[in-house]
Parts: sequence; structure tokens; C-alpha cells
Amino acid sequence: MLTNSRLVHQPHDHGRCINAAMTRAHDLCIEQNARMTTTRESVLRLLWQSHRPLGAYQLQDQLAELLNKPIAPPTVYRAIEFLLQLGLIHRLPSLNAYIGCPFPNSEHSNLFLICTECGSASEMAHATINNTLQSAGAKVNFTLQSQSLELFGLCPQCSEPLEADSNE
Amino acid sequence: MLTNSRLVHQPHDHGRCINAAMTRAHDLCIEQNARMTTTRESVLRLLWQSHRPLGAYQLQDQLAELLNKPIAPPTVYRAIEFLLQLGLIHRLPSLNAYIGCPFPNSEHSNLFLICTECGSASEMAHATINNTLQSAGAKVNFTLQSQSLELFGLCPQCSEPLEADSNE
DNA sequence: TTATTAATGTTATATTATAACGTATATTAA
DNA sequence: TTAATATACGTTATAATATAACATTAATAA
Repeated sequence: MLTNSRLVHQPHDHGRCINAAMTRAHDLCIEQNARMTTTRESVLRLLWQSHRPLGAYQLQDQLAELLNKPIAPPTVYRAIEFLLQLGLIHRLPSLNAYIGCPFPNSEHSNLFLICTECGSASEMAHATINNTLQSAGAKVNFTLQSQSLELFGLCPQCSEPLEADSNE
Repeated sequence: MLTNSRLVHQPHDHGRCINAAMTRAHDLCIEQNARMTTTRESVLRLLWQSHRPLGAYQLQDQLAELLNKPIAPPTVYRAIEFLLQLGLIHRLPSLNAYIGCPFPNSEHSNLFLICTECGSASEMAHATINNTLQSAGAKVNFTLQSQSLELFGLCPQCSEPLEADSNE
């Protein structure tokens, strides 16, 4: 099982998350002979500013501010599409929002744990789940191509406020 | 495991699907003391016309034609919301579309098998998957509240065209 | 019947996403 | 190094999905 859950849902040196993600992204671009332009890099960096997914128009606002010039929706959506195709980000359909992928090169489950309280989202890759889904599909002769798995609930931080306070 | 997959992805007496669904819906409304109005019943029936999910504006068009009067989006969305709350339909976030629920009273996985070829969608409820997801979440202290699971691929009908043709 | 609640009608608008076409910048080939 | 080509971005308009706010009608309860 692969997950960034502990990082996402606990205080941590987030600068390292960002740097690691940006390095991975640049490496991947070189490998794939793809161009990491200013716009694309900025969008990716914005998506890594927090572990909360951002909508396209939130990205638009933040990108305009960051680059200090007006940005139109197509610019944002183009960057999003590029990053999606490289596997550097994911789309969370139930939120119409996007989030950086913590392990763009690894096996995927497209499984997200989304906190309904604080909005943070972590990703998991889970061979058992993949196998179970695959064989559940196979049982009814369904040939699995891709999947989108969203779990909603309370992250560790948000599910234990009482325990944290009980020391007072 | 509970699924309507075999029904969805194979030729069948679809009138029975519709009738069964409408009966279940009426029963549920009585049980819940909810009102099954003309608009709501029409939307539900439209969603059961096929095993393909429909978008809100497809529903709007079809509802306007069926009721022979102009229908505005809020009317559709209100009916959708009502039916969602009763568990009579589901929303498929990746498609922005809605589909009738074949077993509104049973345990749910919110697991959908969506054919990328013909657009049909079947639903499964699967205790093993639920347990696996639940415990995968628990492992990282995530308290699961709800889930949305969408599998994309080829349904039986669409995945075996060659085999079907091979008799010629 | 009247009061009350629930449902629908109506208008306007918010939010998310894409089409179409022009311009600029980078890469490749000559 | 320049011309040709491909790629990315700018710009305008608009499509597609969804909701807010308030008026009206219908159903139920007092």
C-alpha cells in the first residue's frame, strides 16, 4: 500500500512536499520530452501549496495573482490537461477539483480520502483494492480500463478533536 | 454481492425493470411519508427508460416533452435532489449524470461499472469491497462516511464483439 | 375554511468547461 | 542563421452544469 495520508493529515515540512513534487515533475518532463513551461509549473506548484484540491477558477485567481497578469480559463484548463496527461495531478470528479499526485510513477488506484471537515485529500494506491475491483468486474464480464475512487469522511486531525482536548 | 449487471448489459424485458423500480419508489414514499408527485415520478421513470445515466439537461428536455410544457432547470434539480435523498437514484460525479438505483433498500457500495463504449452503467454492492475500503481507511485513521466508486471499461456486450461474430 | 406546509413556477445568475481563431515562442530542418 | 514547423499561449465567445431568490400554486392540517 502506498499513501501520502500521514503527510497530508498531519503537520509536516510542507516545503519538502512541494520541492519533491516539482523535482519529480521536471524529471518526468525530461523523460517524456515534454515542456514544463512557466504556466504549467505555476499551476502545479499552486496545486501543491496545500493538500487541498483546488478548482479551476481558484487556480485562475491564484495564477493571475502569482504571474501578475490576467489569466483566462483556457490557460488554466490547458495547464491542467497537460499535467493530467503526465499523471502529475488528478481530477476529483465529485469536487470538480484538482490535486497534485504524490507518486506519479507508481501503480495507481485513483483512490482518494477526502476529509469532509477540512477539505484535505490524500491518495492511496492499494493492490488489494485494485485486485478486488478487477475481479469483481471480471465476475460480471466487465473489462476494467480505469477507475475513480473517492472516499469521504474525517481525516485523523478532524476525527479526534476530543481526544486532543482531553489533556486540558 | 448484489448487482444488476447481468440485466443492464444484456437484452432483457426492460418494462419489468421500470415497473419494479416504480413500485419500489411508491412503496418507499409511503414508508417515508414522502410525496411522489408527477414531476418526481416522471424524472424517475425517465431515468429508468434505459440503463444509461442521464444529465440534468437531458432530463429537462425529455421531461418537457413528456409533460408537454416548458420545464426550467430548478424543477429538474429539485426532483433529482428528492430522489437522491430517498436513495432512489444516484449521481455519477465523473459524468455529471444520474441513474436509477436498482436496490434502494439494500446495503450499498456506490460502485458503478460504466461502459466507455455504450454508456450503460450497472451498480454493484459488494461487502468485501466495502470492508477493504473501510479498513484501508482505518489503517490511516480515516473515518469513512461515504464513498463514490466508478469503474470504467467495457461491458460484456461491448467487450466481446469478435466472439459474437466468430460464429459467422 | 383558514392556516400552514410543501411543491412548483419563474427569473436571474453562479460555476465549470470548451470551441474557435489569432499570436507568440520554441524547435527542427534547410 | 534563417525558414518552416510545431507547440504553447492569448483572447473572445459561449456551452454545460447547477443554484439563489422570490412568487405562486397545491396539498395537508387545524
